Amino acid sequence: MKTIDELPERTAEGPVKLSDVASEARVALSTASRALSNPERVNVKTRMRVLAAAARLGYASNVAARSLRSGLSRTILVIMPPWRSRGVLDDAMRGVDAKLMSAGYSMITGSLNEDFTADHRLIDMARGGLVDGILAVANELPAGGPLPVLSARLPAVGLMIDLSAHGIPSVLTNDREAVSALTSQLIAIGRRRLAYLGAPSDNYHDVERFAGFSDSLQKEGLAPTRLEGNFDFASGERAAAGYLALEQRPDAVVCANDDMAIGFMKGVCAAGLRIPEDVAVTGFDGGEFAAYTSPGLTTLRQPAEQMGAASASLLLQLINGEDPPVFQRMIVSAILDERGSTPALGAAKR
Amino acid sequence: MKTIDELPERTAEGPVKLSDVASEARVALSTASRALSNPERVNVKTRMRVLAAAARLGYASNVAARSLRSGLSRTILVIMPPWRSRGVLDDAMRGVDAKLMSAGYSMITGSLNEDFTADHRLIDMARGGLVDGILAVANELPAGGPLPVLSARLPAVGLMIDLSAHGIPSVLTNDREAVSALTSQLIAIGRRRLAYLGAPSDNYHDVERFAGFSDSLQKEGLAPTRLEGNFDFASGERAAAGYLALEQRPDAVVCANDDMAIGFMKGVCAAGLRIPEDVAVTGFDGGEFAAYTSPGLTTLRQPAEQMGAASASLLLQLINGEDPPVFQRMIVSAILDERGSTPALGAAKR
DNA sequence: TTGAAAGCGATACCAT
DNA sequence: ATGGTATCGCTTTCAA
Repeated sequence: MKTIDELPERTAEGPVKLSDVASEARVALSTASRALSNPERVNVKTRMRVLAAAARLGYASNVAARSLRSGLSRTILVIMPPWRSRGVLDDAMRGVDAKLMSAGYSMITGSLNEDFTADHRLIDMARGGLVDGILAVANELPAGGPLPVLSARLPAVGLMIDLSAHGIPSVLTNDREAVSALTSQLIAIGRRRLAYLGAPSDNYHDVERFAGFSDSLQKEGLAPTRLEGNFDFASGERAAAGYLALEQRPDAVVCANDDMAIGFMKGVCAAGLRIPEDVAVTGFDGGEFAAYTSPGLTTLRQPAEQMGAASASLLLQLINGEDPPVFQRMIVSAILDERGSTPALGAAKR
Repeated sequence: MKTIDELPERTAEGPVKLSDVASEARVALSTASRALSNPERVNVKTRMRVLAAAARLGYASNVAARSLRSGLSRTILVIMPPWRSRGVLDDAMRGVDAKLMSAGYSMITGSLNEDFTADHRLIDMARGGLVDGILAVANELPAGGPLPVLSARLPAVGLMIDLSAHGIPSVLTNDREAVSALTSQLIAIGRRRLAYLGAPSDNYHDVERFAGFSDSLQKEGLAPTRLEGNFDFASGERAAAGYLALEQRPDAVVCANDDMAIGFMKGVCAAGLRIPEDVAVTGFDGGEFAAYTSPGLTTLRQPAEQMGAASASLLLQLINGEDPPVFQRMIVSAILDERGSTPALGAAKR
C-alpha cells in the first residue's frame, strides 16, 4: 500500500506553486501554465520537462487562483435538505455539518470511488489550497482508503476510521469492548453456540468487533463460528442461507452491523425459525430502521451525531493551531439498544 | 414568501464587486473591505454607509479572491465512502456524483437549515463566484425552500422538487399519475375504504400524490380519508393509532412515502391486525429497506439514481451554454415494486 | 513556440 | 479612522 511518506512532500516554504515548477523546468511561468492546461500548444520536449518537474515537485494547482483568474470554478453547489437520520454516516454528517456551519465553515464532500480510492480531483482540492482541513469519515472502509489526499499535510481528523497510526487523531467507537460486553451478556443468558457475521477482514471495524466477540468466547472456552457478509442487507440474507445449512445451528448471531442483521433476520424468519427463541440476533450501529423490523433489532448504537460534532470540533481546533490534542484516539462508548431480537439481557454484569 | 425577483439583481455588467460597493458608499476600497470583515475597526457612520451600499447592491464577496489573498478558504473537505444506497436522496446523489465526477466537476453540498432556509454562507458561495451552477435537490421540502440562493442567477436545476415555475428545469417523478394508478389497482381488487397518509400539505410531493389518490377515488365515487404524518417513521406509527381509533377502519392505506408506511405497519401489526388481509399498505420511494420489513412493502420506486444523473447532465448542459432544454419538467415514471403488504394486484389495467 | 506583462477581486500593510 | 498599493497564484493576451 502506498503510504503518505512515499508521496512528494511540500517544502518547508509552503505549497509548491507554478513558478517553482517553471524554474525547475527552466521555462517561463506562462509556458509552464500552457504545458499543463493546453498541452498541445507546447513543444513536446518542453512539455515533458514541465510535466516531469511538476510531478517531481508534487505540484497541485491552486484552485482559488485558477478560478479567480479564469472565472470558472468547475464546482457545483448542491443544495439539500438538512441531513436526515438514516444510517450512522448520515447521523454523523449531521453533527459535522452543524458544527462546521456554526463555526462559519463550508463543506465540500468528496466521495471516494467505488474501489475506495480518492479521485484525482479530490487530491487536487486538498493540495491546491481550496480547503483548510480534511475530515475523513468512513465506517465500511477497507484499509488504505483516503490516504493519498492526506498527503496534503493539512490538518486532518478521522471519524469512525482509525488513522492514528498516521498521526491523525481519530474519533472512534469502542467496538471491541462493546461487542465483547454484548457477547458476554448473550453467554450469561445461556446461549452457547455463538456465531459472528462479519465482513472482509481488512475492515477496521470488522476486525475490532470480531476481536471483541472472540475475546468473550475464549473467556468461556467456547468456539467461535464465523459467517461472511459485506455489510449490506443482501449479504445478511445470503448468510442466513449459510447459517441454515449448518448442522449445529448457533443460537445467537452477533452481526457486524445492522444491515446484515436485518437481512439475516429476514432469511431465518422466512425459514420458519423464531427470533429470539431459536436464534438471538444483534446488530451494530443503531440506525433508525432497527426499531422497525420485527422483531425489533437489539443493537449497539453509536452516538454518531455527537461523534460527528466532536470530530469537527477537533479539526477546527487543529486548524486554529491551538494546542494539539493530547490524545490520538477519542473513544466513544456504544450504547446498547435492547429490543425483541434478543431475550431480556437483564442485569448481566458488563 | 420571498421570491427571487424581490432580491437584488446582478447588473448586466456581471457580479457586483467590492469596488462597486466602495464607490457607492464613497469610501476607499480598503475601507469597504474593513467595514465588512473588521467592522470594529471602522467608524460607525462609515460602516453603516458601506453596509447599506453592500446590501443595496446585493454584494457577495468573491470566495476565490478572498481565499487566494488570505490563504484561508473556510472550507473543509470531507472525504466519504461512495454514496450508499439508503433512501431516495442518497440514491439520487450517487447518480449526481457519478455524472459530475466524470465531467470533471466537484461538488459542494450545502444543507439547508432545519427550517429549510438556506444558510447565509450558501448564498455567498452561490453569488460569490465559487460555483458554476446549482442543483437543488429535495423530496421533503416545504414550499419556499432554497429559493434565495437561486437569486445568484446561475444555471440551476431542480431534482425531485418542482422549480419550473421559476423557470428552472426540474427532474421529477410522475407522482400523481403513479399514485392514481396504484390506487385504482387497490380499488380493482376490491378495496373500498381507502385512506391516504400524507404530510403537511405545502409539500409538492404530498400535494401531487394526494391528488393522484383523490383522482382515482372520485372516479369510483368513493370518499377519501386522510391521515396526517410528516414523512418520518414515528409519524407513521402515530398515524396508526389514529387509524385504529376510526370506527370504520379503511382496508387500504396509501402512504406518501416508505418511512411512514413502515411506521404505520408496525403500529397496526402491534395491534394485531393482519397485513394485507385487514389492511393493505403501500409506500412511495422504493428504498432498500422496503424489502426487509415484514411483510415486504409494496411501493412506488423512484429511479433515483438515474434521475440524479439526468439532473446533473441537464445542469452541465446549461452551464456549457448549449441550447437550453425545450422542456421545463422532465417527468420520470415510478416503478411499482409489489410485495406482501398488498394482495396480488394482478393485471389490473393501468 | 516561447516569454513578458496585465490583470482576476480581495486583503493587509504602510502611510496619512 | 481612512486611503493607497503591493500581493496572493494563475491564465491569457500580446510580442518576440
